[in-house]
Amino acid sequence: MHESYRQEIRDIDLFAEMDDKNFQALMRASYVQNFPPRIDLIQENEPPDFLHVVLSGSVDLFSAWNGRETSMATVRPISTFILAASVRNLPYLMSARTLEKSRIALIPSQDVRAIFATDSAFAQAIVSELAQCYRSIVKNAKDLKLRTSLERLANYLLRQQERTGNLEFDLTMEKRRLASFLGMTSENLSRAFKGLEPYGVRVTGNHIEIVNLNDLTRYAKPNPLIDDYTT
Amino acid sequence: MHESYRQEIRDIDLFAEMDDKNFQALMRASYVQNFPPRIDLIQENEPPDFLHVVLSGSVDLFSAWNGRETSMATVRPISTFILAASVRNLPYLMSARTLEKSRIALIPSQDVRAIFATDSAFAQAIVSELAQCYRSIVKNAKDLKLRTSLERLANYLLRQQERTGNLEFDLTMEKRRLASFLGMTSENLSRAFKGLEPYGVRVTGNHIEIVNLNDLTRYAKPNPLIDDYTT
DNA sequence: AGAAATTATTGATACAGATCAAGCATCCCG
DNA sequence: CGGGATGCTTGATCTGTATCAATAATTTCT
Repeated sequence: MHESYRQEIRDIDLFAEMDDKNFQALMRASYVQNFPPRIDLIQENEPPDFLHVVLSGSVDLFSAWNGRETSMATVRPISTFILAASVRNLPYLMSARTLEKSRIALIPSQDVRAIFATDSAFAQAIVSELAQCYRSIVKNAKDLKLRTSLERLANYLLRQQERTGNLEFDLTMEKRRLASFLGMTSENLSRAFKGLEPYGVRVTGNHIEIVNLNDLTRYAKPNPLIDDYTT
Repeated sequence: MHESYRQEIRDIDLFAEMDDKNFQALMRASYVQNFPPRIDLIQENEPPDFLHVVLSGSVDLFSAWNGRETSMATVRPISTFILAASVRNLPYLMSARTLEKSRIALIPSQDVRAIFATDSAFAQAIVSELAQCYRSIVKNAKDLKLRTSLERLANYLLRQQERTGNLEFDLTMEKRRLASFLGMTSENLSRAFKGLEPYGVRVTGNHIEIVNLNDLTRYAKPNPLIDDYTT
């Protein structure tokens, strides 16, 4: 693997504290790959050959049953996915595909298991990362089960507002992908944007203007136990 | 803590391999308590004082927002809950209450964090347990998002059939609790039982008879990536 | 620039499930 | 035993969202 990639991975919390020999061993059979949007990365029920680390872009975790399909979570940099399957050596529960152009590191699961058994700093970092993944999926499930699609969109816009620090901003993805991300159809997203007009949201193409932040916040009722991705 | 309890906890995978000194230290401030049904154990947003271990009975993990409430998962013996919050020392994302009479061990989170940092066997066991919890919640989310309530009930009955090894069995909980467990209202559960009659399910009070296992299985389409709690 | 493909919007309809309301069954206890 | 509480069933209605269909807007390609 290229040295600059190696350093980039070394700086991730998950790998930052481990012994250097072990890190080099872990990197030996690892590699980084670029993927275009909408490329399937893994299929549910496959054995966990590689631990995946999203370095840039974003990845959709989804699942299918009986001809139906549903999006389960979105992974953004810098974060891993299928860590749970990797450490337990059990088949993936979800499939994964890129949402946008993405750079992803692939680390052999076998090496992860071998090294985490002997490197306690690495084991501790895995505990943190797994706990973080667990909490993310719980928050996502709460967002989906407790809120209507209109409320989910309102909270999404508030998060974007906070992220950019601006009352006007552009959507970072196509509306159809945003719809999927928010767990609704694109038809419904269209109607939802209309539905937020009374709360001071103005939409022109993919440009958003929040005319009345107070109104929107009062409607959205953001909550750190759902919307704060950092804790 | 009583010696027999202590041995019972020691036999759990999570604590089986750790150093004995560390185990005794962990037990020093721990205790086991019996709770009647429907008792609140923890409230979301509280700091994670104790790691909880369900020794018998069952516990409902639920969450509320803006006056709405939803059940997120059910914890059955022998398994932990709020391990993720405990190890990261972050507030609970979910509330918990007993569904039935339950025996629960309470272990100070602070001690868990202190000991897992030095005991690598314990750290590894925590990784396994966290990965298991993660996979459980993913399966639960798939069950809820991909299936209708009728299909969820059908698969539940098949699991009970398998568990008892008998085509006739009694429901192990009240129908209203079963409804909550399956993520529906009790009115809907009533209708769902009616809806499964054409697939060979006969209901008398809380006694279930599966007249045609093939028909029911063909309808339910059970899938290990959703219904197998052990992997 | 023009044609073709993709994405976005809008309206009409369908469906799963929640909620509300009323009646029925079952259990518990004095 | 009788009466009250609790749980269960059934029907009617309402809501949120998906689906289907048609058109409009935008992007991509040649």
